[in-house]
Amino acid sequence: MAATSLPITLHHRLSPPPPPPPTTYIPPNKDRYFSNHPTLQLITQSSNPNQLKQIHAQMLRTGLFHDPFSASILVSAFALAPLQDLDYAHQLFDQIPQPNIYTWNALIRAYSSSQAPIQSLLIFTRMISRFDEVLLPNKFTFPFVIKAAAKLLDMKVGKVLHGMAVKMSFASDVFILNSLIHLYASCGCLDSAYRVFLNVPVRDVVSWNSMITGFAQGDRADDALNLFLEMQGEGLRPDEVTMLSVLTAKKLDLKVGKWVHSNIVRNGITGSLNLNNALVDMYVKCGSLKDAEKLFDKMPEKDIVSWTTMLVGYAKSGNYITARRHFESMPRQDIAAWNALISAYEQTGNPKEALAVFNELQMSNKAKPDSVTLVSVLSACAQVGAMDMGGWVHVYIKKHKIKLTCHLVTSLIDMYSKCGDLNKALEVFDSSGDNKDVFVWSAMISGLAMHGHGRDAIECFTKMQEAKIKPNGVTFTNLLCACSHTGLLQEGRDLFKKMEPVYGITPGVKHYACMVDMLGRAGHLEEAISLIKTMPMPPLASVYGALLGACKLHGNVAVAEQASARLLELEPWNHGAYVLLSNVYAKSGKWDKVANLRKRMKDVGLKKEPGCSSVEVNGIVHEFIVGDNTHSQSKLIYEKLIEVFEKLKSIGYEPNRSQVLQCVEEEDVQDHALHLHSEKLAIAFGLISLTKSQPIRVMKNLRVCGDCHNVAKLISKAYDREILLRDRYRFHHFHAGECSCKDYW
DNA sequence: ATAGGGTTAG
Repeated sequence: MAATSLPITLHHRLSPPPPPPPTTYIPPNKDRYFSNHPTLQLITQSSNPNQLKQIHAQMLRTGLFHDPFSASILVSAFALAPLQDLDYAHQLFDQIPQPNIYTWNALIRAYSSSQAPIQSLLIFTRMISRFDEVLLPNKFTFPFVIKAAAKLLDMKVGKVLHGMAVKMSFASDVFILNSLIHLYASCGCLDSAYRVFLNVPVRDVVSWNSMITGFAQGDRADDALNLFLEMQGEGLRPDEVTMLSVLTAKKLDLKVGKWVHSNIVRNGITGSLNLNNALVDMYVKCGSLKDAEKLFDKMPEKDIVSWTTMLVGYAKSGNYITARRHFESMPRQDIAAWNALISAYEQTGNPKEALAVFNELQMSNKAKPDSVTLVSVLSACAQVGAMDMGGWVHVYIKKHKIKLTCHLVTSLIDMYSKCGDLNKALEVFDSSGDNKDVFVWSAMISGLAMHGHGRDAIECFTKMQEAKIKPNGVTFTNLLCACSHTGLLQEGRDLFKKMEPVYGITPGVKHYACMVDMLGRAGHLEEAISLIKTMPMPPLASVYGALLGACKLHGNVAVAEQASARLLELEPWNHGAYVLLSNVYAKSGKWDKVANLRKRMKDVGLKKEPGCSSVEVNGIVHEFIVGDNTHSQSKLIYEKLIEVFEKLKSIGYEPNRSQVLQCVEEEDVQDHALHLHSEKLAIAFGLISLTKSQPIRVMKNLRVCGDCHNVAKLISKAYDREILLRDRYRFHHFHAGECSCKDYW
């Protein structure tokens, strides 16, 4: 025994002599007899596994361990102490010849709240299926095993346990019933949970809380609130857990949130750190920074969560300066704080800032990136098209052995797809094992779709079903998108028809927009229009945008005028509508209408979103806007462009005039406008700074114009280059004078 | 001698 340990020997010397082993002497009331034993008291005071192990040794020496009661105390100490050692507890348990129900319960309980709740059920099964001695579970056993089933989301086991409990006439035990409410609610069976709830003879506050939590987290915020009111109507006082449950309900608007807050004050449950944090979070999510700040400022106690919640509030609402100041004044900046900044930038369309903060984190070395950080960074890379950086993150994940969660796999697939390397995306997908969730599959389908591999996308969907993964609404958006890009009209129609009856997914506006796009693109404008008429919900701008895009493709002026009118009713600021309509006019030679439209745009003070293209060279993303001359190699770029056009003209290139107005930002330089489109600048820069073996990967924020599309095709042939161009809509892969979209875009 | 509900940030 180590000298530094607790003076157990000393303590023991002061205690009465050990009782004889129970084999020779069994006291009439053994539990009472041993319960005051000093060694047992020492167990309850001990919080250190090493101390407990010494006590174990001691008990073996003195024979105390042979007493079932004493052994049980020791097992539960190992099983339940804050510094628990479940393996040790289990081993101890196996050495007890006749464990009693208390001992069984202790182990079952410990495992039910552990990382391996399945053990809890296994031990339970062992207990009830022994041949030598029948030991029945008691009313304490059930809450433990039901909790284990709830953690495992195992309804089947849960139902069996429910049946057993009823058979053993525990059907009115409020503890067991409350556990069952929790079980059914966590398995998503809110109706079953509610049925149990209604059958509780005397509901206590935990019954109400369990049911309210079930509704709140099961997307039934209204039911949760109603139950909360009903509870108070029945004279039960809500406690802190009640309020936390109510606050976790999604879709709380500010009015209801404030009402909940006032309720907390009225019931005198204020002041707890947890509750205050939840309230700050609620105010942030409801978009009321003012209320969040007010509460944050007067909170008597704040922890890192309070600070981070507030930081998220500032960052997500675009108050970057305040966010930064708040960040600097935080007591410590852990990785969650960095994540709050990075993800806020990434999610509000500022991917470059997100990457800058990530770089700062790397340089400062103040916190270690975790999977949340990397997911945000990968998403920022995807937005910018920064594949070198994205690949670096991929290597980082491998090098630091960061667990490849489905979330990370999804982000990697998305990043490689959006940066133009579909093969890498497929590689990640194929090597990601059998635990692909619906997001991983959907990301892969989306990647195949944006690169124009419609058939492969549908095949991927077939495999997804073979893998028994249930598709969601996003899966179908991606699938329909794939059909649309590839012109798989019949396949798209079939999928759309099957959504509701076969897959139980109600088509949303996005799905209708995809269908309108698909039909319109294929020239079925009438069918697209009648589909819009049958939509059960009001069409959003995207639907008319799709129709307008189809009109541009097929030069239908009449429908285009209607579609753009409707589109501008919904979004008067939508410059895309003006651009597309002017393209339609230009295509049919109505130049007066084009001029008119331009004047109208000027009158409403609408400035077109500037076209912007970027190209990555050796890990640095170079951005170009139309007519850009700010680049350090601007002179070389323009010289290259002149050379390119000479060469292309010699092989028969003629500028496509109808595209002049695709980008209205070149108003002042109309004549040269086509030559100065940002994607052409980016391609020219790629030509002079990348080797022939490197594909030129250009990312554009808007749709590519017809002339640039044509030019890219010609360059790919004349210069024997691979050019990848991502526009707002899809990828174009230019090679040997052809484009992967087969001019269907 | 043992039980049930909430852990809020990314």
